[in-house]
Amino acid sequence: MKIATYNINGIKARLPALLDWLTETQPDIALLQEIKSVDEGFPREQIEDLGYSVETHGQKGFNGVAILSRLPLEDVVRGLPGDETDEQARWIEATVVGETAIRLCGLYLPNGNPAPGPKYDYKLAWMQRLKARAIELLADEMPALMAGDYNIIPQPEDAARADAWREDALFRMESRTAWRRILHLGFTEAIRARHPQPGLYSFWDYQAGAYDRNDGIRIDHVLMTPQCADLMTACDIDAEYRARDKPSDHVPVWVELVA
DNA sequence: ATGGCAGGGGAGCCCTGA
Repeated sequence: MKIATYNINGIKARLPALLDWLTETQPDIALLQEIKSVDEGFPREQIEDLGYSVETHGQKGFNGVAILSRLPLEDVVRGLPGDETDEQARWIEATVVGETAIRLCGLYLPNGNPAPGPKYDYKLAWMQRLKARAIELLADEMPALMAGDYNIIPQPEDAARADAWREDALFRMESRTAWRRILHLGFTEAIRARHPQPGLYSFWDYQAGAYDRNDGIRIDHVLMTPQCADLMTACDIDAEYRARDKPSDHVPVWVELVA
């Protein structure tokens, strides 16, 4: 089973690129972020025509996440628990039923800039709620993964110019500490585990020729519980999609599981 | 972080993102 995460930066602008990627790489599951659409506005028909069911958790203008699946989904839950007042659409989960049932969590973690400030406080608070949900997933002892745009550069080797990001919300020490507190509960980060070399990126800014200069950062991650990590046979980053026509500023990251 | 950005909303330009 191939499971991918992809921040598409707007479904309306990205539909042709998304359809090309689905057709060419054939993921069984795609966890999408930044759909920037309400549920009713999501162009589900053309995606369904490729054999996917579509579950969205959208909002107007910004944010929004979705799950595309070629296998049956059950128990879809929208929204990260822990704050009834949080109206931002950044979390969706479901169980995919193949040979093995796997709990899938798609997330769009807040950017947090400028830091410090209220947006940064929201990011750190959101990560606290993510940690609470992560503890539950581990306790359930069923294979589970949390994949998406974490807006976290875990280590200096995950940025072409780490020094330039030192005070940024994506790389500040408090952000990385919060990341490690989740990771070290017992998760395996797929790319780090299998491709530990520096210089692998999942995002390049649209500005200043960042992609041409390979001035990237790695901020899209797949975290797996032990029961899920045991199923992984491969993972990679579809970096070449950043060079396509009208690309997202992110590229897909995927894992292959025996499931 | 920037060399010259992109998307959405909505109708002139501001907000947001990374």
